[in-house]
Amino acid sequence: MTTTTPRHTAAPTIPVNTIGRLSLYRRLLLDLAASGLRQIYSHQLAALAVSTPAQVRRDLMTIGCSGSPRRGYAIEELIEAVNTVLARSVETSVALVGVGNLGRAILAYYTNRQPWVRFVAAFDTDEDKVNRIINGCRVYAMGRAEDILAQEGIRAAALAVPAREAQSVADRLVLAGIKSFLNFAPVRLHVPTGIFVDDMDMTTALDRVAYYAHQHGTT
Amino acid sequence: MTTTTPRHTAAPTIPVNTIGRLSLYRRLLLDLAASGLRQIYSHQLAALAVSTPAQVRRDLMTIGCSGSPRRGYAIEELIEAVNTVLARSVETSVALVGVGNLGRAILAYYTNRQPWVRFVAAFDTDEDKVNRIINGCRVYAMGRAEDILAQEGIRAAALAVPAREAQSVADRLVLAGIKSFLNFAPVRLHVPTGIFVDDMDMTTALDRVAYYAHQHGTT
DNA sequence: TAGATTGTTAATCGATTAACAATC
DNA sequence: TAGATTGTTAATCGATTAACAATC
Repeated sequence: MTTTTPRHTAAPTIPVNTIGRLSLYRRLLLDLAASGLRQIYSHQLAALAVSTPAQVRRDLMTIGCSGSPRRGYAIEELIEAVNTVLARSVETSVALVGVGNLGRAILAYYTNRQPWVRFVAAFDTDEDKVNRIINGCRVYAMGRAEDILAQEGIRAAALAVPAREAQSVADRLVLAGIKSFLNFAPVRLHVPTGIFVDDMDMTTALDRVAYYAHQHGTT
Repeated sequence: MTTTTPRHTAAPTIPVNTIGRLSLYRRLLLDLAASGLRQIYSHQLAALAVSTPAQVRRDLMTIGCSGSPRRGYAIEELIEAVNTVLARSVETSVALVGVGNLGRAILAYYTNRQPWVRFVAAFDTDEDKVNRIINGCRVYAMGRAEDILAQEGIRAAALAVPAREAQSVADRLVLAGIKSFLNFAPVRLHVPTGIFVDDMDMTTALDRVAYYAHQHGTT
């Protein structure tokens, strides 16, 4: 019985917000599965994800998952469906550019955290760092970026270079075939249409937090 | 005691997106001022910030800044206005909770970067880390959190603890008077109304980037 | 059946975009 | 004046929220 067999009719691009929520659902579902739970209702998942039941159902419908009115959703089925959509059932190779303090922290953070994503190469202009292996990821000279990216088939990169270098590095990576950036540099990148940039702007984030600390503190 | 009365007519809370853009504008304006520029047009600022001239004008109107049709905006004036709104003309004290790899990277990253925000205390449960000073920030035992936060008047905190501890730590910090969180833990926090949470969810972000790498890579 | 859940549809809200009038 | 910029207003777009009907 079971599987309503997820359609492989590669749906058009899913909105970034939805992708983010699906990532969150997966994390929660993996925990729930590990604790032995087999099924879950949309309102339960919503409570864990700080969302609404309707939102959860809509997201799950987006990836072709339907629940039964009496038993909710089968957790294993959901995990498989999310894996299919998010990771495309393959391990995604990612490059790190910029092996400074932040870059090393990024490598340390992601190691052994999301097995479906792996940092397979790092790049830096500092010759002293070249050929070192940090958290299982080898550091290459920036001059070899094009070669390595093509050789490894890397299409995603995390950018942890100084702000003033970010744009030129991004331009170069786009030419080298990078389609998707995780940008830690505190600047907005100008990229061609079709290239995805996710900003992890820690300086802007801290400013936002500081603002609301004063905003609500003046009661 | 009387709180310092706000200059303008107590502006209501500004949307978080606008605050983020204002933070970006300030960074750009500081650079421009350093290079000797005195005035700027909305379309120039928009080009730097990957925004639209209308958006820039609307944001600047929000903080009470108007330009002249012929000369655009005075840069010094803008910087002062943004400073007034964002930092409230005071240095904001922030606490770090969780001094692991990520926590140390956070301290290193923010040191000497935004002079209007300062990490004045860090907390960890690991006794070996207590009393050490990392990037000028002293590490205290978690048990002293309430005391130190009250003593220093800290209302903002960066959360860099493991996911499973994040909620309980957040609950405790809310009781201790924290109004605003920069949450690096990969979970959504449940907090009372009026408490601000800015998620810097690196795991979700990497999933998003991985998704679009495959999405656009199939062309 | 009763009841809680589900998928579907309409309404609302907010933010962005476009169009227009005012200014130097 | 002419022209580019500004502030203001209306229109559009998207996402979320609410209301409803279908299902087991």
